[in-house]
Amino acid sequence: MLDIKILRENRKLVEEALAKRGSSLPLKNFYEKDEQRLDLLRKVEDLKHKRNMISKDIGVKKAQSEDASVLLQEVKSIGLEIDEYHKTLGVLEEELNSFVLTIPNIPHSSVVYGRTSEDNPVVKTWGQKKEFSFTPYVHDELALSLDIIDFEKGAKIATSGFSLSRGPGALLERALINFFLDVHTKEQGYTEVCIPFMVNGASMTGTGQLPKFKEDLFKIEGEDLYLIPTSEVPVTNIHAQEILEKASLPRYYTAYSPCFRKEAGSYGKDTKGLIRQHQFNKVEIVKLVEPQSSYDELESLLLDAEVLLQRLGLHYRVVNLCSGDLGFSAAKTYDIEVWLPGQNEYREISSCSNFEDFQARRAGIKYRPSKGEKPAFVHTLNGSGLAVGRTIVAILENYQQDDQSVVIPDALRPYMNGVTLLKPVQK
RNA sequence: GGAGAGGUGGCCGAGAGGCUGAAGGCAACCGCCUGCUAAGCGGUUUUCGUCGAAAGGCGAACGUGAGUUCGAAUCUCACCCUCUCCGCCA
Repeated sequence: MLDIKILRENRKLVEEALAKRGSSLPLKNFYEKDEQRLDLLRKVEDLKHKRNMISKDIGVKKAQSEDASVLLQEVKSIGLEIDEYHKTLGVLEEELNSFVLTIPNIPHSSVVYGRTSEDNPVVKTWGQKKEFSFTPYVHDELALSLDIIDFEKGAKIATSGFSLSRGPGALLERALINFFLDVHTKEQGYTEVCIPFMVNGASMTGTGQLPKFKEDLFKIEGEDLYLIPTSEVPVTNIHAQEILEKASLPRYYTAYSPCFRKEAGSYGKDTKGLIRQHQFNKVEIVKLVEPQSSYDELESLLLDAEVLLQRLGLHYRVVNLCSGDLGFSAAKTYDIEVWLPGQNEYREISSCSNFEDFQARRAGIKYRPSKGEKPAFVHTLNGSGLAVGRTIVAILENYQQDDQSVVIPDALRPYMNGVTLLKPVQK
């Protein structure tokens, strides 16, 4: 959520930001209503002040058993007036609030103008594309040959868009989760948290999934509960409605969770394989930091995610999302795109964002800059470290051999119970 | 699921229609005092909104929302949450 004061005082900035994102919102309407609201508010507060004064007098008179009937008359009519204004004010406030919740964040100055993912500038590259003496297979074919992932069973148990992993495949999943968490907690200073996989509507609003992206969430029928689309939601909301000690910042958290997404807007995209599923595992890293350091923290958060791919020996590039590709809540996002030789393209495997105070304002996460000073909003950041399903895709496609066997990367071996090679299974 | 108790400031805890943003204590901070420390004495310390250049003024907040009343932390209703006991259960 944007600061309503910035909206008021810096209309041009907001309009330019919206235009850069390629979205337009009826701001004119907002300004008119906001003015009306302030007008009414002042009136109501004046009247309340009057009423408070007279009420006090009534109390005094009654205590001295004097006649207060004149004052009672007067205050009663003030009350009626307040009621009337109050009603309109309530309606206005609700309209304005729900509108402000639908305005996206203002892109950071380092975000370039662009319309689609085609326009995202590449900011760095690590490693290089692996050469194969044969035409590399796509991961879903490999997974079938290795018998480690079963899409049909997933569809049978749930519906299409779900899968299950089996044997060394399930082990690989668990190994990656542990490897990621170990690096984050032992080497990078993150505190591991094990969080609820469902959250309430307030939490979803806090991080920006609601109200705009309802159609992408799985909701529990009859409850104010949603399956989380990423552990960013429960983790960022750990400190919702709190004022944190400055000394406790920055706070680094990491969490594993399954993620549930309807992918409502992506029907027909990536229908085969593990790339786009309704449920996938992910390890997330989250930071709550002081505003002045948040862009440095974004760079280091990005590195914390990159290291994982480097250890796994997977070639990737990093892109800086252009204005048109930027997510609703983010001010700046780096996507890490891993090379997939089977598909012959780069695919997003991690998304690292600085939300500045956008989420903090929605969720009410503050800190005290110094003694006696007013509380200020923290900046929140998060990134995948990493998406497990897509990492499996990358390992299968990059470490495949001509007989369709797949070599387990060295970094994962300590977690693989002695398994060093996945072999095709005769059926 | 059944029965009961309860939700007040950073924490503990009083208040049971008006002078209560809230006694008292703890904690923190600032003075004073004191070989050091501790103790003691005096003072300060919630948040949001609004007006203001600022000082400050005003409005709001005692789980949430609605109601009664001139006036609600205090009365009424609904909801949420926490705890205890019983049942069930990983």
